[in-house]
Amino acid sequence: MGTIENLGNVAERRIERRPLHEEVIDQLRDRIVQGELEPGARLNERVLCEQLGISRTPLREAIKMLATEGLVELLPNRGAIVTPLKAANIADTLSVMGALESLAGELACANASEAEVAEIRALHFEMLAHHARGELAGYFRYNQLIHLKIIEASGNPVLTNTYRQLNANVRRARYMANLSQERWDAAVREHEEILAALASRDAARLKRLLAEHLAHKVASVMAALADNAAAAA
Amino acid sequence: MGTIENLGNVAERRIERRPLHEEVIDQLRDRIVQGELEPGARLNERVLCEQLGISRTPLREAIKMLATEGLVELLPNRGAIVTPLKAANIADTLSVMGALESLAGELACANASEAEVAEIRALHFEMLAHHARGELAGYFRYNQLIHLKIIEASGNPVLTNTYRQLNANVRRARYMANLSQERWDAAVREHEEILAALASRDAARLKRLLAEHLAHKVASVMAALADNAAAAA
DNA sequence: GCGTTCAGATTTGAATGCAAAATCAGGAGA
DNA sequence: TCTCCTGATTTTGCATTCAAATCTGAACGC
Repeated sequence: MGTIENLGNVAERRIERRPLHEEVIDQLRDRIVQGELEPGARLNERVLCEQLGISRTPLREAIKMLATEGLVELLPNRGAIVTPLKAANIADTLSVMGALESLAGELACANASEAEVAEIRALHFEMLAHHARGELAGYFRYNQLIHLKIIEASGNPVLTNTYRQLNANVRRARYMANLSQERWDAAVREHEEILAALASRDAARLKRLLAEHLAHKVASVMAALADNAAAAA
Repeated sequence: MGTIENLGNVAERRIERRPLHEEVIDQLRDRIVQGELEPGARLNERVLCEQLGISRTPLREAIKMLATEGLVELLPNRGAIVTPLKAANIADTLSVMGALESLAGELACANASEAEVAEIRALHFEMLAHHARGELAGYFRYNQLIHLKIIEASGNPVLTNTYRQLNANVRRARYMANLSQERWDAAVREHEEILAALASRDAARLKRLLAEHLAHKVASVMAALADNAAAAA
């Protein structure tokens, strides 16, 4: 007796029993990326412990991990704060992401399965739907998903992880973008071309398109950040 | 009273008082990169605590941070191991590093100060000295420094950090490289060209040279890993 | 002989406790 | 009123403790 029952229990536990620090890191990362925890905000251990219903040990582990991801900054003996958004840092990050996207484009043309291309096309149409309705949030979500899918289609997990990490940092600034209708329309057209290049496996063209697309994004974000700084002053 | 004395103490403490988890993470990272802690090796908390003379709390924090850096793997309820070296993973990492080096080359041509170029040249000569004496370890050290300096000369801190992190993972495999005299000589010649391109601020050429240099490195490492796998079997 | 099972030892996960540092509040003095 | 000091309070850093899971290995049944 007990063998089958035990197997059942093991399966259950697999699902329910996740390390606490993982749960916490996901929670905090979400809150930071969503902007609920604002850039520069202090992370008070006691408060967060109460909110999350855990002790300080796993919380502190999660904070340390977020620090190496770059989402929070550790101030020795003074706790941690959400990494402030600096225009220069965003620009630098986007620049690196551009290099990664270029590489991903090349690799994706060589390695992407037809199913992956089809999925990216599907996401593209979802994005078009949101664009047509003028739903910015939904548009952003699918835009993100498409870029991530292209990165994944490279078949290089290191590339994917690196990109993801950088992306988390940049996503916090997205609400600043406040893009104009013209820029929005242009971005959609660029995506059309990107999809076409990928579908036809034109690596050189895809690489160029991704680089240009990102350059426009950088310009847009930089302009928004400049406005923002001006408004704040 | 005490004002001046306190200022003195503060200054002293600044130097001596470094968070323990930082000390620990540096120690462990070194040991892992040096190969003292071998790929796949288990990290026993009790043992490491005794060796480092600390309690488990800062050790566990350091391990978590190394996990997000990718140097160790966390096995829930079963501790942590040094991330095993997989040929595919090394290849993927080098591929990403190549993209970063290309970008860094372009940026460095635009942004590097003359002092930085001079420093890279100086490091280059140091490297030549080690090459001339056939000192592999010294050669590797300066080789690394040169590449890092070029990355730094890009003036993009995000790029530098990302590269550093990936590099730590790859450095563990360097002792496998076991490069031939021919490849060694070729690498030195390539470095001559790289330096020349940087000094003349020829971004396109530098980018191409760095890409080629890295492609050769990938080939060399892959060959070594294949040999190694064959020897192990 | 071989696989199972189960108690004891180890090891990890998380909570709690304690000391040092930083922050805050209030008051003395210029 | 402002500045500087001082002591209380809070907060962080690290150690210790407790609980739960894993590992070990020997007895047991097949």
